[in-house]
Amino acid sequence: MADYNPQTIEPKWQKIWEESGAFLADAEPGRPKYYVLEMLPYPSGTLHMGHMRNYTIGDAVARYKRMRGLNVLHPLGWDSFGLPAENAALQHNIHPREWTNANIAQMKAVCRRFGFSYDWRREISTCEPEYYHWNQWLFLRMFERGLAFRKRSRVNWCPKCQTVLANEQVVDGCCWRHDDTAVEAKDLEQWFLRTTDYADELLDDMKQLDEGWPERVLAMQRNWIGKSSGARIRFRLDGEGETSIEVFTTRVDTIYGATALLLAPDHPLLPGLYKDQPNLPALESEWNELRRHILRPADLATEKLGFFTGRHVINPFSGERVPVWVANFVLMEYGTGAVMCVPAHDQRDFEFCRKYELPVKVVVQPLEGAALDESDESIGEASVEYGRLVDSGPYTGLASEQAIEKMAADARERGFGQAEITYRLRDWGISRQRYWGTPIPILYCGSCGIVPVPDEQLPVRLPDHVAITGQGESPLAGIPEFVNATCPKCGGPARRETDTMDTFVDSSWYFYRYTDPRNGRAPFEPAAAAYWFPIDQYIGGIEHAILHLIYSRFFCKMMRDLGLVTHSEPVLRLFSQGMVQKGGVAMSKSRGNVVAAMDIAERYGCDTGRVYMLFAAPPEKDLEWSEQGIEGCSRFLNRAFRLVDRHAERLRQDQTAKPAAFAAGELTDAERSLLRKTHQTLKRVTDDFELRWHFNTSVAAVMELVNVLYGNEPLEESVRPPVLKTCLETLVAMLAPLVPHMAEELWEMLGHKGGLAKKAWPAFDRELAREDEYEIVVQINGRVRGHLVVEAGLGEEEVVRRALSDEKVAAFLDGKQVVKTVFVANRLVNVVVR
RNA sequence: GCCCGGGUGGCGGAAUGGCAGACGCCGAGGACUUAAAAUCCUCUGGCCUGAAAGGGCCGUGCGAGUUCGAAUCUCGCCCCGGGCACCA
Repeated sequence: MADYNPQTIEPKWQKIWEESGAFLADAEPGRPKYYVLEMLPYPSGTLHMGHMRNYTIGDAVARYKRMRGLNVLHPLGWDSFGLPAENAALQHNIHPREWTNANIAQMKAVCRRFGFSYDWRREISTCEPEYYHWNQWLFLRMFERGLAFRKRSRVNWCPKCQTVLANEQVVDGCCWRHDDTAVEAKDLEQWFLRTTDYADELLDDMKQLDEGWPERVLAMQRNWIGKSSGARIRFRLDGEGETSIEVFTTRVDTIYGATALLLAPDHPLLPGLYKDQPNLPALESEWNELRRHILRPADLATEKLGFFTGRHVINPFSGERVPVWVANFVLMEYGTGAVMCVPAHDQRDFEFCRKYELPVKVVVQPLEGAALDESDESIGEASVEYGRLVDSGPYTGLASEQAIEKMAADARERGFGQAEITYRLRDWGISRQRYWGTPIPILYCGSCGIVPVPDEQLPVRLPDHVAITGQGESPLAGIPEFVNATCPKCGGPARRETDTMDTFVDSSWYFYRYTDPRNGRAPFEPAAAAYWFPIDQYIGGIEHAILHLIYSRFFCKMMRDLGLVTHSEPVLRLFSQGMVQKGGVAMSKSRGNVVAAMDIAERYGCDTGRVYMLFAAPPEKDLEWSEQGIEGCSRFLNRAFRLVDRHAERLRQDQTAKPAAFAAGELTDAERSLLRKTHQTLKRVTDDFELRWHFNTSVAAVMELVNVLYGNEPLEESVRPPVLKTCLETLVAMLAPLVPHMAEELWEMLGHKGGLAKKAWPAFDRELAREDEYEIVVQINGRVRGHLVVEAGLGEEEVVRRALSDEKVAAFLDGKQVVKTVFVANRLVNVVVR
């Protein structure tokens, strides 16, 4: 008897797949499609168990869908990840391309070793011109429509990366790649994509994702887009001129309680405001102090700071004259960069006014509870609830909701404001001062200004030899052959843009390119994308909830407006697998607690690793890595192997024809019971793949089946070969998506030529799965008091009669009166007594 | 503060209105073996009771409620994890 040896079996089938040219069959016309994709791998050189979990889920589902007869697109691609590549260049003096390619080669080796069913022919590298060409092409289309534009703005700057970061890439005031480095602010000319144009649609279309996306991802996106409706109100500056300051507020109903107007420290009107003030030097130094504070995000959470500008504005509703202050907690990036200060009804304003001794004026009384009295010094916090307006001129007595509506309308009529919707989402800054990325296809001409590179000159290629210093400017700026160009408009000298694109641009649409990866005329043919899109199933970690998954939704809508695609959402279903932890901490290279995929493959075989990934926890939950756990999975696969091996010889030699279907009457009890268990298992596993994705219970079900088949009953005598063969074949087919190598081997042992991966998923037979008899629970007042074995489908009357006459049950009924009985077919009888 | 998860044996987890703890790990005992490993078998939530077979009670974070029946549904609390946050 042979033992299960993954070290010989796994390479054997890996080789066969490679030689047969495809891990997945070619698409057949007219068949339904399934596009499954794992989130872009990160070429850090080590595929650890966190990645493996991601890929294992995707691979199992892709294999299952193929066995169900769908055309499956399951491609493989690689991001350029400019930053690690350039860091490697700095540290080891190796070209980013070499570094990237070396890492890609390593990771591909791991993916092949594990038998992931990728379609290698559709592999793409986003860091190569054949891909970034189309990044540039799409950028130019956006430029033509004003969706790509250049402006000077304050940007987040990571001093370690020496590059600009998008807002989405700032985490807790630090760089997403360096959680120990505070992001600084810098004023730079930058290229932006106008994501805000799509803010409303990005929010609205989430309705389509309700079913297929995890709620937490949608919640994070909703939060990030941050829609709020309110009003924009103009306060005229007291004194000469018509200058006015606009504020945005969601609580215009509290405007009669405004006791000041607050400006962000970097508000553009600010320098003009106090230029005539007598105490100018003092104000300037206050201002500089405040600016210093807001430029260091870590300080933001601490203390309210501000100073009086010496100027006043007129409240357009009340006509009141209120002072203009500068406050550190007012953000220039949100709303208008100025707010009205209503201390009675906003906690931040309240704290500010208490500190600087500005008056507190109550204008909204709560509907329930004690009335507020501003003369009462004991008011400890702002009252932010809606209520009824007081001391608010003609609006006094209105409810907050009505007042908000009416006051916005009145402001519009009287010309000093209007209702407005504001978003937290900002335009996406994509300029990066890096070498290893897509060059932005723009020229600057002394006479023509900003000139796009004509399509026929694309791609603007990255020069091969650059000095990467990691300092300040874009490395491309040091290459005269790259920088110096000719203006396509006037033929004069022009300077080429030397920044490259954020690599998140690459990853925003890479999955479209898979549908047409060698296209030289366009990013992809619309028809090719139309067949495969939208993606049926995207699988990835939660870390992309904001960054990648908002960007790619934006790209989809943008490409729809370009006429490239017809759908509005790229991904129908999103699955976020939980993290793999070790010692309670997420595995990551920086923490050094990585369990490498290759080590597991060598020690236990990759199939064992795959089963463990699926079995140890439901896939959306975090998973604690356990050596004992993987030992258990190894034992299970050994048992399955020995089970098939034990019977294989006899089954191969048996000449009895296998019937197309088993008629109940022709089966012995042992045979029927075996077939029943097999089909019940098949139902559970199929349901898990179709509905729930709880692969831990699929594996448990298969383990149960193996335990039954493996048990000490001498199957050789009680079960005829065709029946046993059917059961074992079904078992092996169910194993195929989970442990593809071992399943192929077992399939061959059962006398087949191989190619289980291309076989059909076994058909479920309800009749065979049916139970003949059930154990009925007998409850008295909801407590279990007895059990009863009855034939399937036996009617209520008879079951109740038997239940009541049961000896043990009868003892409990003694002296009691039966009030009613509850009957659940094939399940229970509950007798209610008094 | 707001939003999203979650709380079940020694552990990972199963059960989504019907026997709580499937399956696996750990642990205990046994078989095989000169021995060990591997393998196989049995037991394994707690407490009480019984010589044993068995029987009883308690038990899914806490407290109420709905129901013949609640881990599951409703309400109120507690705790843990994650996300967002001077967003006006």
